[in-house]
Amino acid sequence: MSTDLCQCRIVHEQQVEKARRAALPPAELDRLSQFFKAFADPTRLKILQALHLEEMCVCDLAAFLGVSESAVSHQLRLLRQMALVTNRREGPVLYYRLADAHVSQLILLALDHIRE
Amino acid sequence: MSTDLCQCRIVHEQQVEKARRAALPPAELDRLSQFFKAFADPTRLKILQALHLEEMCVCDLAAFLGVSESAVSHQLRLLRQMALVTNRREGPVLYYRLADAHVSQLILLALDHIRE
DNA sequence: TTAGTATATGAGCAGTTGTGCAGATGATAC
DNA sequence: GTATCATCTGCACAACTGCTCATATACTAA
Repeated sequence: MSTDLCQCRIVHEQQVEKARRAALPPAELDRLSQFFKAFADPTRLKILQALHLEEMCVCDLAAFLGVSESAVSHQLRLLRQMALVTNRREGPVLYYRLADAHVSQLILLALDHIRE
Repeated sequence: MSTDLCQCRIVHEQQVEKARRAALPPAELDRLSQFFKAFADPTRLKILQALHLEEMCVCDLAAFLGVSESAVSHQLRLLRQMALVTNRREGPVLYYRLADAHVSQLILLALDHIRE
């Protein structure tokens, strides 16, 4: 039988306190996890990697990814809300591009890790 | 009426081809998104940030996070499988710590971004 | 205006994820 | 051996995600 609540007598109070003091504010933590979530899906990752090369329209991205334009549009909205991409209108066509250099940096750093 | 399939005549073939050539292999793409997924949850992010300071046992982490030890253990398994944390046994207690420096780097880079 | 094209959006649904519970495992002390 | 403590694991379930479909919006041309 176990309640799964912490009944340990060996909780290291100082370490827990230290962690508490260094912890990021909850709002920032949520934004941070939301930010990483943007990279945590193969489709979005492909979009970001493709846009690293040059701007592309929704249609191009759909063809590249092999999914519906609707699906791409949904993902682009999410990336827009996270300020990871911006767009530029040329007539009826919207061209998307990366919003800043952090994106590529982050992907490269992560690649370093998984390639060991 | 729309089928949601790409019927555009304005697909830029060269750009799509260019993106295709530069695309990461599917296996690597999956590993990469899995890797980012590890950071895409507030609980795991808090764990990683806490372990950045110093090693902690499951009990400590549960107290710090305010969740059950079971939940922490589940998340630690995931982080272990992603090679983001390792542990060290001291009697019945397991002390967890970050596996390498990439983790902190990545979090700092992401913080740079969301703080603009 | 109307028709046609490119993109956006809302609803609904299958698949995934994070958590708690109950029980199992591993280590230590007796 | 038994008892106890720290941690792990399988299961169930609510919450979330990413997709498709249908529809709406925005722009262009006639």
